Amino acid sequence: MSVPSKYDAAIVEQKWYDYWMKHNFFHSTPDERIPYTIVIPPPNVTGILHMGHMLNNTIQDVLIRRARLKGKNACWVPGTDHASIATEAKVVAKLKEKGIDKNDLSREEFLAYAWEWTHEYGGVILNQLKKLGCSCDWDRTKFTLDTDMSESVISVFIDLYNKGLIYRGFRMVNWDPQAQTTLSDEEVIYEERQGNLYHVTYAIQGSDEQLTIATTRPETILGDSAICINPNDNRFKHLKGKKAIVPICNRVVPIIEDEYVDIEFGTGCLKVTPAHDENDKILGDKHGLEVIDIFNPDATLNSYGLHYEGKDRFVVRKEISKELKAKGYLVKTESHLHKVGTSERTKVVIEPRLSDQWFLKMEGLAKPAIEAVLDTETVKLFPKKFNNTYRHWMENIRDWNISRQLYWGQQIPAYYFGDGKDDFVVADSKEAALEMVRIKTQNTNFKIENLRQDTDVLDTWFSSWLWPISVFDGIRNPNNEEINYYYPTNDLVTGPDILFFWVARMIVAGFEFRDEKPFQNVYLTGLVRDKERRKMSKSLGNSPDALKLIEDYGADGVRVGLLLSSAAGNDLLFYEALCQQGKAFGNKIWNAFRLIDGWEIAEIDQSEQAAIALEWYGSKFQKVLSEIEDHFSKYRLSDALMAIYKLVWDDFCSWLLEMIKPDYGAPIDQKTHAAVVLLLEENLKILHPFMPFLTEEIWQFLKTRTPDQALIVSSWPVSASYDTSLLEEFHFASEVISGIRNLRKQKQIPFKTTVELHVINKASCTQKFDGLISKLGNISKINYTDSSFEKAFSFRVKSNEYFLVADIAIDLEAEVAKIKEELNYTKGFLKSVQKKLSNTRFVSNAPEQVVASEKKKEADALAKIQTLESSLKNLS
RNA sequence: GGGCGCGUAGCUCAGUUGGUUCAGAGCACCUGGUUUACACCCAGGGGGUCAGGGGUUCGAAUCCCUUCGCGCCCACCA
Repeated sequence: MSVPSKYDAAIVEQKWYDYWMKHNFFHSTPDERIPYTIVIPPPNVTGILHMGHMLNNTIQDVLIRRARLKGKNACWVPGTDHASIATEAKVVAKLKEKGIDKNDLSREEFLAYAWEWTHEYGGVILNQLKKLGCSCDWDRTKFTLDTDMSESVISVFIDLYNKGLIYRGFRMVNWDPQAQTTLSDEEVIYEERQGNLYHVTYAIQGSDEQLTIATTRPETILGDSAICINPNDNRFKHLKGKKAIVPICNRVVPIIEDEYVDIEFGTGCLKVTPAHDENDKILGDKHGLEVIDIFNPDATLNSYGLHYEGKDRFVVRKEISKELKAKGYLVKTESHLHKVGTSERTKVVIEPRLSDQWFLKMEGLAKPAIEAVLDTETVKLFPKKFNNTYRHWMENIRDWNISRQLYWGQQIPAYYFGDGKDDFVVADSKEAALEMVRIKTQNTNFKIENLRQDTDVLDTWFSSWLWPISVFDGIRNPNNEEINYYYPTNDLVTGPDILFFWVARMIVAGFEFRDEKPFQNVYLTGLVRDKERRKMSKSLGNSPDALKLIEDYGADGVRVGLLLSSAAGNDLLFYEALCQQGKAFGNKIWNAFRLIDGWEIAEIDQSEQAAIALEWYGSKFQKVLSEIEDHFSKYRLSDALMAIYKLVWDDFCSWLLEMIKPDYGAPIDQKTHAAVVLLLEENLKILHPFMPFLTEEIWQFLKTRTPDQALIVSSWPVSASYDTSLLEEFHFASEVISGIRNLRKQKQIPFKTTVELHVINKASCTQKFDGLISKLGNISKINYTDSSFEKAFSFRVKSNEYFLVADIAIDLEAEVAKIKEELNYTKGFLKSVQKKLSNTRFVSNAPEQVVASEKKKEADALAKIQTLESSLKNLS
């Protein structure tokens, strides 16, 4: 097959993905090898690929492909999340378009629509991941609402209930009036909003006196059941024991005293509305106040709202403030900046609401999870700075509200048999519940049709916290081969925004249900932002089309673009030029391959130069390989990629290939060719995790291989020691070559003009690289000499002096000026070094090696000055 | 209000325990170069008071204090 001159990513990528799939290279089953496991953070089943997914999954694919090359049994489990509130909201919206109201549907009817939707859009995102090159074990694809997954969730609920950790409580919870469900504390986002502080006057019963309270929510005065003052506040001493009259509804409420009230804030008087504020609820409980709920579930006012009944809370806020003002109750309105809780999903303002919900006690469960991260480091977070955030949350953890007033999710397995507070049982089926009820009530005739299952479903995170266990069926079947083999998993890659939602809870679940961490390392990616640091969002329209990017730059190009500048935990400022850089890198490698592939091979002897060049690159490769290993061990993927980028581009292409390149039209010797192909293959291996498609394409071109010799399942290069002095010698030689090129440019000596080079070898360098210097500098001859040349351009490397002899007029003055400048600089440098060395405190306090290095600097400078001065003498 | 983190070249960032791989990388920029793998390229180059100030030290981008600016997380001040 001939090698095309242009690399066509679209064709190549499809070809190799199909090939890998066909040969089952992504599939894993337990065997004698060491497992390496990643479970994907399951994207929302109806979601589409965005930049965050691209980054996240590229990182996972890099890790999994590298592990595979390292001989591990690599298993990446993919799947999707049912995302109860998000998906349900989408389905409700879609039904609305069709003119169907969710409230008109039965649970079963609604779920039928939801499943239809899921089947239509579900998994789209997984196919998009394939385009990215993700080497997931697709046979293992899981969905959090799969029967087995749901069974695990239910069994965990029952277990925790039986342990006394799950309870039902009437509490103040976060209510989302749009989705009409409760939310956990973590799902509430506090946003700073400009609001008003309304000063409202209440009359005192049986007197002409008044008092003024300050509130941000005047609409809730209709639910007031007390006024509270601070007992230490002398201004209000006379009000003790009296009663106040709530404006508009004219309710008579007690004036209570509590030190909770901040004397400094507002007017020092607080209205107490136990139904609509968590603190007021606490005050209410303490002082035995009435709870008056004035809202409907959609946050319109109910009959307590009097003439505002049926109107939305924000409409009422405006209208009631007008009415209060008209009637003289509103004495002042001042602007007030405060934090407002909003729903993470629907963005609407959260309403604190009292209702019956299910809670999970977290404090005890959190203990082993705290230890594992902070004490024993059984689980490591990357970057480590997230340990603090984790600690703070875990040590102040609150009970988790796990019930949601939705249909889309696992229905809570609690069955009610009466109207009493405790008239329910928790069981995994209605039949089992019936048995329990009959025993509990000692009524053997209790009828199954009189059992009512709780209508709530569980929080989505209550299923995803089991993900690393349940994908291997480790809850239902705790001793199965797979869970024992793959669990605990190795790395988890996700965003810090779900550190609490998901990561922390998985660690909790791991220890509770497996007595073992769920994963070893957590790589927390940054957020993908645009160049102006704004979050990528649909509404801003700044989020590029992920698939379009892949089309334009190839998956490899996009992967490299994303990874080039995304250190763990750092936000990634994305712009398309990054992908262009990735694509250009691919182009570079492709052409390097074409060069090598295009050489005519002949049975001739290997040149000494080629042998040295190859030897050097062998050492260079090993040096960089060890750096790469180090970067990977610290999850510094960007640094690892950059190291490879420079190795391939600079060292392999710009140096090695130029050094071994035969003259135009001439053939290359077999030995060099074989060696360079081998080196190219080593490059491809370390590059494969980042650019899987391009590397596989070149790999397969290089040799005719059987499928089991595919690059994806080849082996990572073996680390070996390397010759550091050889690398140093090369470095010196490269500076000589740069010196020659620099002079050529400055003096406009065309590269094609051959020149002679004369060297005063004061630094006594080896002449090992002279042949390569000649080749890359187009030097006809290198002469070693003791004396300077007048009719030549010169430059110096360390204390060596080089003269370029060409048939071109020399500007003597310019040469002298250049040397004088260099001399000046070096003398200044020497002075500073000698000053340091003459400081007795430096010499006596600094470590030996530091002093020694300063002395070497001094010697080098002296040698260089000598060189410069003798040149100057010769020229003048 | 509490906690954490950051400020190094035009941009994005490296810089381990203070000292030769300490002022670096990639991109961008400037100059020159195209029959000979690649202009998605080659070669060369300029550019930073390491946010400001003070301190410790023989020596500070690195440690301490302080000012300014930015980001994130948590928290019930109506």
